Amino acid sequence: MTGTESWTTDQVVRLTGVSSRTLRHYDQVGLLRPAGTGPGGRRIYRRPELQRLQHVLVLRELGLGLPDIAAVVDGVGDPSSEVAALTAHHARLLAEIGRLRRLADSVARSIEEREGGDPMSADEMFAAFRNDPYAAEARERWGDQAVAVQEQVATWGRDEAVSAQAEMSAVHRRLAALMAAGEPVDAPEVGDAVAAHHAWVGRFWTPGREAYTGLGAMYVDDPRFTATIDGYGEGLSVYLRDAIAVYANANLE
Amino acid sequence: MTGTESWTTDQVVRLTGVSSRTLRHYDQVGLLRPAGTGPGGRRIYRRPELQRLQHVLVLRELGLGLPDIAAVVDGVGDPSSEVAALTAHHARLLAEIGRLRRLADSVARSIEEREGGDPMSADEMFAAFRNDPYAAEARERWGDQAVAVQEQVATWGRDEAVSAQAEMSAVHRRLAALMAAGEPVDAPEVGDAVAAHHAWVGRFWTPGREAYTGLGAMYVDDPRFTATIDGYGEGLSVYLRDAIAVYANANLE
DNA sequence: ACTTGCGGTTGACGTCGCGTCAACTCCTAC
DNA sequence: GTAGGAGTTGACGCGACGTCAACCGCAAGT
Repeated sequence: MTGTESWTTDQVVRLTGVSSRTLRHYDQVGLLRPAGTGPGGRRIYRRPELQRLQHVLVLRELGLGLPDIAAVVDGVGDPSSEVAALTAHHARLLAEIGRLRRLADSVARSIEEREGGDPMSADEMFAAFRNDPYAAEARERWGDQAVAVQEQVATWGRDEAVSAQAEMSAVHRRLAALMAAGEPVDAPEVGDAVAAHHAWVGRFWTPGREAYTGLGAMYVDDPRFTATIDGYGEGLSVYLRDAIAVYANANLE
Repeated sequence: MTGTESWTTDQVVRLTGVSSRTLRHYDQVGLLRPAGTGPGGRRIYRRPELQRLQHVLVLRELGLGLPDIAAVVDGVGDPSSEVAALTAHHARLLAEIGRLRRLADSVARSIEEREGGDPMSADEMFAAFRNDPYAAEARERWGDQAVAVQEQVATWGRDEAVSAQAEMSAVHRRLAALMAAGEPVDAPEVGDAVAAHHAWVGRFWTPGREAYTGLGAMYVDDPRFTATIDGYGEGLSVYLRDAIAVYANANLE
């Protein structure tokens, strides 16, 4: 054991993974001052600074802004203020999610308008979910979730159905374009598109790796899904299934 | 009719609602050049500029960035590029929504941890949804939606239940704090908190004005909900119901 | 004619969290 | 002695404007 433990910038960088620029920035804005400086003006950090940094990083991970983080970290000994800050932050996040959902909805409808015509009515679109000769099979193969999704979709009003349909249409068209362009299913752009698909599915439920892969399989195995999806491009259902498999393996747990 | 129609900056401001600063900014970045300038360097806009501005504003409404808008608006006569831009934008929105959802989830769990203890287990929390002696009544009063929600909740895995529970807990605690602080249900801060509640409910379904108001009523009428919600503060269910009513009237259709 | 006031004009800064040069210093290894 | 590697302090850039600041033109009131 050396008498006084201390770390220089590069050591902190290796320990924590933050960039040296970030450390300097935190010093500059007063969020994390080093314990002192060594030869050549090198920053020296000790235990309390590392602990403070750890706290900062946790809060940063949660998406708080630096001023908020500073307020929390400086108000040590007052755990209630931390909860209050996180709660307020959480509320902001939910509000932002709501805003983006409405925005995505508008954009999708807008795309539908510009595409003109009647690319597929809401009725057609969700026929695959509604009157379901496959309900029993679905329950067997994908569990109660699929059935619950069907039930939920069945209760939608016009507006929600149109909105969901418009969004799905946009996602499928994007995928169809990528397929037509010859992109392999493991191309990063395809990954992005599948991420959008996964987010869209999030309207119903949030599948994990296995469930999502299963959903992809269903697209190929259930002719109602196959028909709907291939309406956007011949073979899209198979392409999508494979892309989903790749995505799920890489990004879900 | 005057021979040449033209509008000055302040007239355009009144017509369109954009700020004069924004018009100058659009001029500066080349997104919307005025047709010419009058005495004192005043900007003069004519019909084509107003049409272009309208197009710009539509796209801005949809959340596109100015460079993207410029690309679309300049590529007149090529409607496919517009659809492509919107589709890409839509995908970005969905990705962002997914990111924020995961973030909100983390934040909520984090709050739960800090709150310590076991403020209410996931089991307790959703007991109100599961084994339901009230199912028949619910179906009668709030239609098939409530039942579909129950079915969906019943299928959740541990992770999703914990996540949803943590988020709900955060929302309720925020509301309880506002109630304890004596905020009236029509205070703007309470409106924000209810917006967060509405966004949270969006995990299950997106209620309109009537449905949301009905949900609020259920919080008071159904003792299982009342008990759960009042666990965060005596009388919170009534407070929340009233706050929801105010919010729904003001913000939903 | 002079003042007041409104509304336009052109800069220029601030926002948020750093990434990314640029120019320089310091220490170490060869 | 010199090259190399890593640190240091600026300073700019990002996105879409909001917000002064300083100045000018024009019309109405005194």
